[in-house]
Amino acid sequence: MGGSQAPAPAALAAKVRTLAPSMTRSMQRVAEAVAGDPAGCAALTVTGLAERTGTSEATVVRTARLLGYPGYRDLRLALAGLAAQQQSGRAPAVTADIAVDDPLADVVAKLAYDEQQTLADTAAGLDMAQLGAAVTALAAARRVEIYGVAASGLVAQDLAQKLLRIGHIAHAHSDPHLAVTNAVTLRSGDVAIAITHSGSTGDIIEPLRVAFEHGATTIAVTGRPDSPVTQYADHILTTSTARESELRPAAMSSRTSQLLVVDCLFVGVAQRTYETAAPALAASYEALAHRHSPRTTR
Amino acid sequence: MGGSQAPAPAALAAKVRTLAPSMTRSMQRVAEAVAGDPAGCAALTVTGLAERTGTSEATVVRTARLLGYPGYRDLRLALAGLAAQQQSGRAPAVTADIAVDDPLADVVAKLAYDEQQTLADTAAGLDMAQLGAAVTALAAARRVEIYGVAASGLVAQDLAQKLLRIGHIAHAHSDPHLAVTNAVTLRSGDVAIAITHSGSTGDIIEPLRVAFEHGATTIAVTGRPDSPVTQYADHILTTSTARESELRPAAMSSRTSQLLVVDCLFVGVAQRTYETAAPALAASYEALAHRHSPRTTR
DNA sequence: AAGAAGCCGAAAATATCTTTCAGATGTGAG
DNA sequence: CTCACATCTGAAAGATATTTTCGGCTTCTT
Repeated sequence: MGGSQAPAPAALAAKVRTLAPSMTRSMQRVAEAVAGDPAGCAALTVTGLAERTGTSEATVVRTARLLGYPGYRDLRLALAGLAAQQQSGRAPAVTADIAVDDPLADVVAKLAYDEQQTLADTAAGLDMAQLGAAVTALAAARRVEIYGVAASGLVAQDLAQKLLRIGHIAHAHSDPHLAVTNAVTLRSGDVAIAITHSGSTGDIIEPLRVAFEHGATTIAVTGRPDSPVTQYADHILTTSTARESELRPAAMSSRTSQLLVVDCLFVGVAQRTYETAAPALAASYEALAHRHSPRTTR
Repeated sequence: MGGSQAPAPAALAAKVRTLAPSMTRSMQRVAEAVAGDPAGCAALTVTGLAERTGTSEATVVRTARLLGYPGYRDLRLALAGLAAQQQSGRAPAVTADIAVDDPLADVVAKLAYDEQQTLADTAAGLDMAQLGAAVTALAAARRVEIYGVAASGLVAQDLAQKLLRIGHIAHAHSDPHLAVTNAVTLRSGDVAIAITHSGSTGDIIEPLRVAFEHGATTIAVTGRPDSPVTQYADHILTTSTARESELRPAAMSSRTSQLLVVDCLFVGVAQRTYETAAPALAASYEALAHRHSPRTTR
C-alpha cells in the first residue's frame, strides 16, 4: 500500500525512514516529530509544529511536500487518520474481568463489550425451529401469561408491554401465588411463558407446570436447556450464559440475552399478525404523543 | 474515550443521530453529509462542504460547534480519523430494516446486530465526567429515587433492584402522582434519577423538577441532551438513538442503551462502595439459593 | 580564503476559517 | 387571516492559518 504519488495514510512512518537521508537537518527534525507523535502533531498548526521542532513554517511545509502531500494541511489530515488508527488498534484486549480499581472508562468498555458478546452468542445459539413454533403459538394465542421474578420479571413485563401494544392480551406476573392462581385459568389455545435464567426457580416452574397441565401451550426462556422448567415446556428458547464475576452479576448478561429473545418473539408475532399489529402500534404511538411536551431548550 | 467535552473520533455517527433532532434543517443537511461520507467531507474545505450541502460556511461552522468541536478545522481532523478507521475496520453494515416478510433467522440477526450497534454507540458517546459525577453522587446518597414510565420504567426498576442488592436505599416509581409525592420528601444528600428517552415526558420531568428544587442531586438519563428534562438535571447521561422502523420501535434500542448506562452506574457505585457492596451481594445471592431446586433432568 | 551552492527563516501574500449582521423564514397569538 | 416575534440563514467582513517569496547564512569546494 502507498506509493510515492498517493500520500499513504499508514505507511507514513516507513516513508519518513526512507526519505530521511535525503532530508536536510531541520527537515529531519520535523519528520522525526511527525513520525514519533502523529496524534500530538495533528493537534498543532504549522506555526506550532515549527516552534516545537525549533524550525520555521517554511521548513514544515517543505517537509510535508517531501513526504508527498500538497502542503501541511494535508499532512495534518493524514496524521489525524494515523492517530485514529493507532488508537483503535490498541483497544481489543478488554476481555478481562472488571476489577475494583478499574477506571470508569474501562468499566464502560468492558460492559459494552461483554453485552455485545452475549448478544452474538444468543443469536448464534437460538433454535430457529423452536422460535418459529413459539411465534406461531403466540400469534394464535387467545391470551398470553408471562411468569418471571426479579430481573427476569422485568423481561416478562417488557414482553407483556410489547404484546399489549400490538393488540394481544398479555400479562406479566411476578407474584408466585397470583401466578399459580392465574395459571389455573388457562386452557388449550392460551400460551404461558416462563422466564428464568437458572431454569430451577421454583416460583416460576410451578405456574408453568400448572399451565402445562391445564392444556396451555408453554414456552420456557432459560439459560439451562436441561433444567427442571423444561419438563413442562412445549418450546424451549435458550438464552446464553456468560461468565460472571463479583462485580458483574450473571443477571446482567442473562437479562441482555433474555431481552433479545423476547424482542425476537415480539417482532415475529408482529410480522405474523401485521394486519392488526401495524395499526395498533400506530394508535398507541399516537395516544401517547400529547404526553410529551414540545422541545424547549435550543 | 469521548463524551461531549472531548469530541470523540468514532462516536461521531452516534452523536449526529443524537443531536440531529435539535438541529435546524440546513444543519441537518451538513450533519448528514458528514456522517454519510466522512472521507469525502474530510477532503473539503468549509466552502466546499457548504457548497456540497447547499448551505453557507456559517452553517457548516455552526454544525461543527454543535457536534462538540471548536470549529470546522477540528471537525475535519476528526473526520479524517474516522475515515481512516473505517478504512481499516471495514464495517459490514447490515443496516437493512426489518421487513414484514423477513424470515425469522434474519429477524434475529438484524435485531442482534442493531442492539450491538446501539451498545457501541452508547459506550462511545457516554461522557465520562458526567458518569463519574453521577456515580459519586449515588455512592454517597442517603437514598435514591428513580422515575421512569413504560419501557423506561422497567429500566428504572432494574437499577433499583441492583442498588438494593448492594445495600443502597433505592426505589423506582412509575406512577406519576406517587412519584411527585415522593420527590417532595427529598432533600440535599438524596439522589433522583429520571429515565426518559424523549426527555420530554411530562410525567417524568415533573418529579425530577420537584426533586431538583428540594435540593436533591438530580440525574437525567435521556437520548436528547437538549430536552426539557435536562433543565432540572445536575448530571446528564446521554443514551444513543438508533433509527427506528415500524417493526422495530425506538423503545428497543433506547432500552438497550439505557440498560447499559444503568449497568455502568451500578458497577461504578459498587466499586466505590466495595467494602459494603461485596458482602451485600454475597448475602443476597445466598438468601435466594434455597429458592432454586437442584437440577433434575440430565 | 574566496566563491558557489543550497539551506533556512522572517515576513508578505494567499487561502481558509470564523464572526457579524441584516434579510428570510417560519410560528403562534390575536 | 394578519401581525409580531423568534429563529434560521447566508453574504461579507474580520481573524487565523498556510503558502510563497526572498534575502541572509552556512557549508563545501578548489
